[in-house]
Amino acid sequence: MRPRPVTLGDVAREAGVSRSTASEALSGRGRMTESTRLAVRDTAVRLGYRPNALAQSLRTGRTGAIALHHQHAADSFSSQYFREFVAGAMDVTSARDHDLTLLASDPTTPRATLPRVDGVIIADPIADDVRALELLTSGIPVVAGERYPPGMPTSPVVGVHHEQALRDVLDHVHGLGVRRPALVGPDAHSGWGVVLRETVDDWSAERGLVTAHRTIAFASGFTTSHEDLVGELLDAEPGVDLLLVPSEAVALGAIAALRARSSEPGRDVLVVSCADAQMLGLTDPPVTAIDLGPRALGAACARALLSVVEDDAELPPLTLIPATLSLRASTELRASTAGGASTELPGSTEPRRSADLRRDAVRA
Amino acid sequence: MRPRPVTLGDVAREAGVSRSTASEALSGRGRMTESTRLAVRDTAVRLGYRPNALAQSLRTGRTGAIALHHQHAADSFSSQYFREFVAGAMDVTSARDHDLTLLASDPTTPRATLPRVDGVIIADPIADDVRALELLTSGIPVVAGERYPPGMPTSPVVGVHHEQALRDVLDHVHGLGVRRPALVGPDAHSGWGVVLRETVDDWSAERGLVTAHRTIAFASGFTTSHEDLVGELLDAEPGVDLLLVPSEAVALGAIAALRARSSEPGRDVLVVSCADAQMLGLTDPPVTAIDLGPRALGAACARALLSVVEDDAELPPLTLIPATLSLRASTELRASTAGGASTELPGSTEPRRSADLRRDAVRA
DNA sequence: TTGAAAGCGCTAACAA
DNA sequence: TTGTTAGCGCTTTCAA
Repeated sequence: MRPRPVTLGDVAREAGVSRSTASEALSGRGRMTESTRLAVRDTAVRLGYRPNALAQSLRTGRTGAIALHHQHAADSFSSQYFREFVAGAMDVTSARDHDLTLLASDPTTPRATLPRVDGVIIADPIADDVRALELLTSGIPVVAGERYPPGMPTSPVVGVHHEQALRDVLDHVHGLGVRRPALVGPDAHSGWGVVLRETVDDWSAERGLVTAHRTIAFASGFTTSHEDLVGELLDAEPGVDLLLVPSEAVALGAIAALRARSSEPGRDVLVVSCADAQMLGLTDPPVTAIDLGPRALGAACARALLSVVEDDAELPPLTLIPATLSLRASTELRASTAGGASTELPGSTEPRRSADLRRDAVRA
Repeated sequence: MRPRPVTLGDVAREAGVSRSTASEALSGRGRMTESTRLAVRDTAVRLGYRPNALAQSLRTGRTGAIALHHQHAADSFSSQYFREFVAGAMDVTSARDHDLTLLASDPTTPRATLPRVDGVIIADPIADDVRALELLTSGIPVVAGERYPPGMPTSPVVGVHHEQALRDVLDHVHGLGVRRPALVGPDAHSGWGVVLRETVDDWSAERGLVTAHRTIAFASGFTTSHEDLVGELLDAEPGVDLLLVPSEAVALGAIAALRARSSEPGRDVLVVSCADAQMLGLTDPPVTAIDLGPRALGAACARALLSVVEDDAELPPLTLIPATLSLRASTELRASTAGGASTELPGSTEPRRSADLRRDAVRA
């Protein structure tokens, strides 16, 4: 049995004023004699009055909180990516004294009620996510972290410039002699998968090359099927000399599949992960990867959303933030054998070399 | 300009019933003809009606959300520990379809208003944290993740069994010949610091040993002052053969300080960190540490809190969950030279050996 | 079976 | 300068 909380009415009665006067006295609005204001403040403190944020929000229409929705939040909060994203969002909400609500996200059950927040970030919108759909049609401001997959209602997007990062790394390995890239990509349920595929195809077409493709369900765990999938690809397309993979799990599968075919990853066939992860610096060989910068992305999303809920800003449909390349041995071993290849990087992303690895680990 | 959201009144009017009937029709309560119920539901869908969770909560007193407060959330969300804690809490809130609100936590500015949630977890309560104090006196249910420092109002606590883990590791290194332990501990602003100190002192007293002490501000970054602090300790207490440190940062300082004195960490002086971190497996030498299991702790806190807000459970003042030991070279190098020492661990914690390191990295 | 009325705690017009 | 009134959107008695 908890005691009934002290309300504004209690304070007003005790101080002998009306509720509106009490409200204004406490909020500092309205002009009134200093004496009444002090008297009200005093009794408020004495009674231990705490404004009910719920009632306040209901009345004012502002909550001082934004929410974060992520389809797989439950299981994939484990993912380094999402945690970093949350950290970035928290960096900016906290600095602007807002709460950040992590929405429960059962992707199958609808939730119907609209959340008690001023706006929502949808991290990594996935097609068929019932709750994301609800949010998008709720009328509250939405910013997406990463682009929408086809066939979904949309909102302003803050995303990573995958095109540029991918082209940078492709140009780099092209210089090392790569002529037959293969993309093991996430499927079209994520906007990321779509961008990856388009970019590789465009890049190949521009050079008269042909890309081999395989699709893999987004966010599967460590299974041998990754090795099998890559293996099947290698057997079907013997000329492949670059494997673009979507995650560390698939990178591991790729390395295993290559070795099983007496092909040395990083020399005979290069391996690049389209998303960096700490462990990619610890594999044998370490795997070159695109660092998506999830923390910066989370921060950018929160900043964008706050600018619309607080300052009524108008957001462009798509804002891109740069990714960075982490060059590692899975593309560098070849540099010595291929001969004549430049290891200078074109483009505007900042490359980081294996020497930075140690620092990576320490920053973790 | 966003369109005015559809309210229950709109639905009622459109369906030609009163608001109360509409409410009951939608919530499934109240007995009424199937036809009116269906009619109301139908118009609700047609108008795109979404219940306002704020109003609902104001009326019912239940929000379906719990909050998480952490003093350093802004900057130290970076800390692996806190992220894991959040992940654990999210695991259980999400499974029980609750939202998890990460509270903005400026430790100096009061916030006054009580948060829009059914209960709050205070992760790692720190003395003098204004907002934590506000929460503790607000009347809403609070569960603390880790014990309170002295002089703070309290609530039920879910914490880690530091005593047991620390005694296990102390017994272990005692078997390796340690006779003069030193604790570089967090100060008494955290309950953790207090427990650590008491446990080491008790353990030493029981064996007629004496512990050297130094205190360090909680959660400082990588600074050379750590090395200086440990160095000063080593110079002042030349017999020390075990350094207990609170974090990876101080562990690094300890290693540097020892080497600067031509003392080999792990052989001449053992090093143990009271909190594990991924990088402790990558240092030279890798450092034995107590894995606090922050994810499990976060989950346990959320479970406890939900049991009180949902089932009105009565919580014991202190619930302890076990920690695990990660034995690494910083205590093992000595095993070969000390002779006769057992590496079997007494006690109930589960030791993990360096062989597990690789897996550690992969799981990250 | 349904409707009318009250009220959760607060803020903001408008009067006095 | 202060009080009265209305109402944010919803749920829940209590009558009809």
